[in-house]
Amino acid sequence: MNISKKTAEGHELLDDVSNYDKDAYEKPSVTVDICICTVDEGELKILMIKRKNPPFRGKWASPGGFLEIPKKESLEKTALRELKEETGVKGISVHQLYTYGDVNRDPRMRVITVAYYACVDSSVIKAQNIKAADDASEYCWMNIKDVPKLAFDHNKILSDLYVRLQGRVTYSDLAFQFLPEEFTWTELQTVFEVILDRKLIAPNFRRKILGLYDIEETGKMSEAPTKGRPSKLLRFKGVKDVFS
Amino acid sequence: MNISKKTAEGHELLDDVSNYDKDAYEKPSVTVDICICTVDEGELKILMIKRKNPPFRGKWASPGGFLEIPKKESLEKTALRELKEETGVKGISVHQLYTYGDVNRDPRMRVITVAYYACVDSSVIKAQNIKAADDASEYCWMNIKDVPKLAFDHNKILSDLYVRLQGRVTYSDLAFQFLPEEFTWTELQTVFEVILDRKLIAPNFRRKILGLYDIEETGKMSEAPTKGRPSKLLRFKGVKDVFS
DNA sequence: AGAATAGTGTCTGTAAGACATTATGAC
DNA sequence: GTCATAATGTCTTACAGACACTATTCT
Repeated sequence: MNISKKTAEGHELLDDVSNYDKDAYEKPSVTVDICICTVDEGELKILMIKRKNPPFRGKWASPGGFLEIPKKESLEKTALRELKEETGVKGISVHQLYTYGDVNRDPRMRVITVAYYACVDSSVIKAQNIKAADDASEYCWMNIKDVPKLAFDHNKILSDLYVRLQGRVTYSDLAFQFLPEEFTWTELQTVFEVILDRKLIAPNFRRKILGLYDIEETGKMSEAPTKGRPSKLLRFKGVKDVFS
Repeated sequence: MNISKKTAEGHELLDDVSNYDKDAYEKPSVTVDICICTVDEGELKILMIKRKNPPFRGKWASPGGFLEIPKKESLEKTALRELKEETGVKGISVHQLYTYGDVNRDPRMRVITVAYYACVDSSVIKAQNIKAADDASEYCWMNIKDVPKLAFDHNKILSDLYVRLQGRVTYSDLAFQFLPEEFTWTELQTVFEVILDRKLIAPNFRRKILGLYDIEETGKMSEAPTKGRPSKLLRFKGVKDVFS
């Protein structure tokens, strides 16, 4: 492979990489972990799996797997594939959280982990059949505020995730990724309350949301509530251009 | 290496990783790139080096290098070492920006890059002797708003960096990392103006800063200005607890 | 005095917080 | 009717923006 080029002045760049020693440096293993979160029953929940292989056999961990070079997948594609394998959900966006590379974070060998997160609508999850992956014996949706001691540095990852969600929820469309196409004001407010971890006052919340986002009333009403006045169904149209 | 443990109930976890096949998965190369930024002459500038080896020989790029497994360095330690090698500056904090792992971002082989950034005080840089690293023939401080076509995906990295700096400057101590221990109101305002890319009104700026940070007057005055009234020297004491 | 930069005071409009009130369904 | 939740109105206070003004140095 010789990709030598000429510059505008005609100098040859001689960008020959054909005889580059690809093994000049020892390489680390690279994994992609994905934190799958949802808002359900007034809690921010994370999908955890119980490891059935060493290391940390029997401990809870976030789903993840090795980057498979022969598949020629980008990091994001790998995260999307893992999300689909775990939850059956596809077509949802994933976001990169942080990359963890401490020397002894895996007892086997040097492993760099690129952590991603995905926000999913809990009603979609319930319609799917969560299948524990090959290396997992069980799965569990855990309240992010109440997770046990996890495998690897996954407690740190979840802690970083919580901070990131709190920071992003007020200046991105993050909250809407937890909701179905059509939702109510109360559902939207619950997402914000759960992520920000505090109660909000409804009229102020609506005023602020209407200033930040384009929200449309569908004209439909929520169906068969057990009690109280039925609510209007809304649709998210986009983020208002107030960040420029 | 057998790190088998017993649980509280006495079950053996058999966490034996001694016969794990460390080469079960093909590994990518991992590099750490560092964007070294400073505010100088009213501009946000980035330290770029000219590559003297393929690929992209002769192109400008951010400093970086392969993660060296035998050195047992964390990603952050690697970034700090590269910062010191390039600028002679040590003891300054580095921040992780993002991890780039597209399949063909390096023509040689699959390379994952963890990008970091460091904000340095331009007066310290000027006192040091910038030495171009082994694989660089030249270096240059470039205005981030005016960089040429760079090697690899480094234009994307700098673009992401600019967004990150703009987002972080108003809710972290980021701005002070560009300044010496003692600084003036005008210097601080210039840092904000350059990062936010717009003019600010001095009295409003000071009011806001005093609400966000603990700022102390040193009692000293700036020395030998060429013209105008001398200014008070300030010191940064910390971020006020208004984010809770 | 005049130029240049540092630093302060104050007015105004907008947005946030708190809370009172009304509306609409089920029983 | 009562209960429960949805939805709206309004008052007060805090803050952001704009700008006028004063202060201190050098020439």
